[in-house]
Amino acid sequence: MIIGVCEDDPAIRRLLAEALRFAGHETVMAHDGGEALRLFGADSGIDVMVVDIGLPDSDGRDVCQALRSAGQNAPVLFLTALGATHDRLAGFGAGGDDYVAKPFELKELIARLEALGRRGRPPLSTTAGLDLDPARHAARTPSGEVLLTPTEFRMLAAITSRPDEVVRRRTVIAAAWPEGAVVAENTVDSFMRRIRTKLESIGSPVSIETVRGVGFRIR
Amino acid sequence: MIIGVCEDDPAIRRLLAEALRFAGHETVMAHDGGEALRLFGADSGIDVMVVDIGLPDSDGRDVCQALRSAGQNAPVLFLTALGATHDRLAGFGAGGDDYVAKPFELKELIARLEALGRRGRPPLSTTAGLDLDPARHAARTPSGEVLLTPTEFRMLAAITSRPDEVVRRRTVIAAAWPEGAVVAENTVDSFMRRIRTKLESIGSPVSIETVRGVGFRIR
DNA sequence: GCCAGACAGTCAGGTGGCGTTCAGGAAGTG
DNA sequence: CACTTCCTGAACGCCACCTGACTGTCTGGC
Repeated sequence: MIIGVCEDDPAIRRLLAEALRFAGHETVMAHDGGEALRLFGADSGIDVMVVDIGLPDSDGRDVCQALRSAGQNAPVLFLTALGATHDRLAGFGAGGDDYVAKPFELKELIARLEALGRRGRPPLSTTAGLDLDPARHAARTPSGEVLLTPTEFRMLAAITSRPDEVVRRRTVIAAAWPEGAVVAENTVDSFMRRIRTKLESIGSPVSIETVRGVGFRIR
Repeated sequence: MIIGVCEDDPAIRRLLAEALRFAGHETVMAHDGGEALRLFGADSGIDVMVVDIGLPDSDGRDVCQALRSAGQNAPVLFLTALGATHDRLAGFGAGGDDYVAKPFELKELIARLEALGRRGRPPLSTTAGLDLDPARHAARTPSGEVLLTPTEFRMLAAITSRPDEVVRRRTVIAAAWPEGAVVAENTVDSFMRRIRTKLESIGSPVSIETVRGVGFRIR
């Protein structure tokens, strides 16, 4: 299992790295929210994430939401020093799947992570008859399957994560490119065309609709 | 099941020998690290190993790593007088699979050993028409057989363990090199080429596909 | 001690895939 | 009709990867 850990405290980071490796898992480490967004993308292959709520550059719950809108929907376990109920609930509200307070029992944390991971890697979106398979970098429909390049995959993931909703160009760019990247407006169109072509090539029943002046929507 | 035991204390050695034989297993005994290296090699047929961390001539964790790099990848259970968490973790980091503190409950130890043995090492798959033979470090297909070096074998095993899935470069590195090893990015490519060449040389029907920017996939 | 062979790892050069851009046309909007 | 936005096809260039050869280390045999 590949586990993404976002935690600023070096001691805890190292502890988790060793313990998880020991338990037979691979880890990807991030020490702040920005790095997490870069490393934990939809095509990162990550099965479960551990995110500290109190990060130096942002709130872990915001990080989680940003990842969600980038199409990443692996389960998230929040780490926090706070034990109050409303904080716990806020964590769940932000798309979290579990919650552990610091200081935590290592064994318990790992057990919970494995439980979350065992639920299986959810196909990113079976919505609208379109499956995204991060393990294979592929998009699948009842009628066939195509392989996508990393960027294509991230873009498509960002759109399919919100079926029937209009996803703004800006959002697509934020999901598919690292923060601060400068891309010509047109680049999105080019990729969109390639994705559409690939989907057509397998006779996909779903298509990407463009909402002029706003963005795109899956249908 | 054949169980290798490396332990300097004669009393514990005798205790384990009797108990394991009683439980229906065969044992191979070593008094120190040097002997363990000679007796527990990759071709020793040993299924599981019990290694004391506090050996007269060396640290059990070093012994374990030495055995690993000699191609021995049977599961290891560490025995130690230390109970502190960081020692436990260090044992895991050295390639251990389980850990029992002395004095131990005989029943529990045997149960854990049997669990390790049963789990086996990743049942190196017959997937996709490609057989991996850990004992001989060989890859076999309907059309022939080639011998692989230890590193080649570990890499190929990492890829074949997930047929049709993209295995990331860093996953391959994690599988083929000890933790913290620094290898040039290029090294993976070199080995990959050697593996592909060997597979071709026997006219293998399966081949390793590369997914640019992500990793490799068996096909 | 010396040599031969096997294996791990590195380096430099070439290639192609993928990300990116551009220009021209089509479609939507006022 | 003027203007904007998006589609379409083609082309470019970088970088990840491939490829072949080389170096260094270790082991076993004479």
